[in-house]
Amino acid sequence: MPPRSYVSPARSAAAAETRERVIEAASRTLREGESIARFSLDTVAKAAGVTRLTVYNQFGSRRGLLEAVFDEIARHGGLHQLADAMTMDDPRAALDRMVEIFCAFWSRDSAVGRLHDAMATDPEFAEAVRERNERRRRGVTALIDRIAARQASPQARKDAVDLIFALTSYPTFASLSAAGRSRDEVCRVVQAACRAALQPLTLSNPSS
Amino acid sequence: MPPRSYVSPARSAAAAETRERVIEAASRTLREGESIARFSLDTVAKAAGVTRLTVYNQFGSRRGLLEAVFDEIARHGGLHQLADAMTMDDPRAALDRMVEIFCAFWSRDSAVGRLHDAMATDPEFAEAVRERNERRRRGVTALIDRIAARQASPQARKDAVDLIFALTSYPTFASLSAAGRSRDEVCRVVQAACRAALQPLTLSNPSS
DNA sequence: AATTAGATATACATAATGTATATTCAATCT
DNA sequence: AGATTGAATATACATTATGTATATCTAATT
Repeated sequence: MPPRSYVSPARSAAAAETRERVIEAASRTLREGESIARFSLDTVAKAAGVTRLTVYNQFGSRRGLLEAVFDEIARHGGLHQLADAMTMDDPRAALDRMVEIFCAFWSRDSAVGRLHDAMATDPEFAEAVRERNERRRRGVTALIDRIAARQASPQARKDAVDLIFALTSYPTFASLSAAGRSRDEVCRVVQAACRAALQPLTLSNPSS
Repeated sequence: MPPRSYVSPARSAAAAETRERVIEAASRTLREGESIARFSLDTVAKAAGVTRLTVYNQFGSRRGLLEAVFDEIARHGGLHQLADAMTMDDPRAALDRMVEIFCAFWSRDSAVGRLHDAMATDPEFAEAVRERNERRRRGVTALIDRIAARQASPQARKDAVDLIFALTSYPTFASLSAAGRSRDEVCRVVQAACRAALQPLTLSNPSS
């Protein structure tokens, strides 16, 4: 008696739809709520018009839901434009563009701020977000390798990568935003700082 | 029948001692615990050898305890050296020193990282920490005012202040540390970035 | 000896995550 | 058409936290 199983177009379509609805409700709740502390699966479920148990069915846990929201935001956040940026002829222009893309990403949906808050209370979720950020680090590394003069030391390259990685992170964006800057103003400041971080890579006199 | 009240040296001394013991236990718990999520007043109370209710008596709430821990760490974190730094003749050297002092502060006690995590879940605690950070911003502002050339625009000054404020923040320190750097290596990178942030203030040609 | 401050004991209210079990209902297969 | 299956629901329960309330205990002061 092997249980006969089947795939149901209508069923899985409906399931995908509720899934979308829950993700939408979750990101809205994150956006409108004043703190991640108030973000409960109860709230989300009610906002989506489903039961809390349905959320567990779809995402397994609070963490699963948060990851799904993060991925959804990333999908619609314009990060796909990075591919084009990376192929630009001038790697410095590419870096400028990269900063622009990430500033747009961090500012597009305020839910990303709340998701970064969630990293504080859930180490595994934090790890998942960090892994997703590693793509940014790899992008920066690739650009630095193109920008750096041949005689630039590995240490100087790593310094530049780590610094630019920090400068393009969400916390830096949030700090500059909190100082009362528009997205474009933040972008301008970060771009300038990143350009400055390149200086040690091009000067033929590496301090010694 | 006004209740006669009195101050009791032995009483308040004993109270102060338990208070210290609880703060010590709390910071130890923060230091050793792997996440702020696991930080409960139950744990702290047991570690301090008191009841959870005693913690409420002394600090009023979880937030009150966290603030007390933060202030205790700040008291022994070497921030008093900032006064000397600010009076240095060379404001650039003072800035270097300031970075040094804050790198030492952020790295001295790993509990500060957990306290920053706590900001994510408690908006009022976050506000309290932000207020304490404003002293750093004022220090940076004072130095920038001394460093900036007379013709430097207010905008350029604000850019430098906000950027250096972000560069000397805990999140930046944590990001650079996570990249596998020692405290001194982080300090060196941040100092270089801060010096670079001063460039636009001294060049007599402000881009136009 | 009465009183008082600080700590304790016990109990309770509330909210959140997560698990377990049985059930409803519409879509799919034979 | 009737049996079966997947998704969602209903209900219940265990666990862990914060925070409040009330009464009691004990040692320091008056």
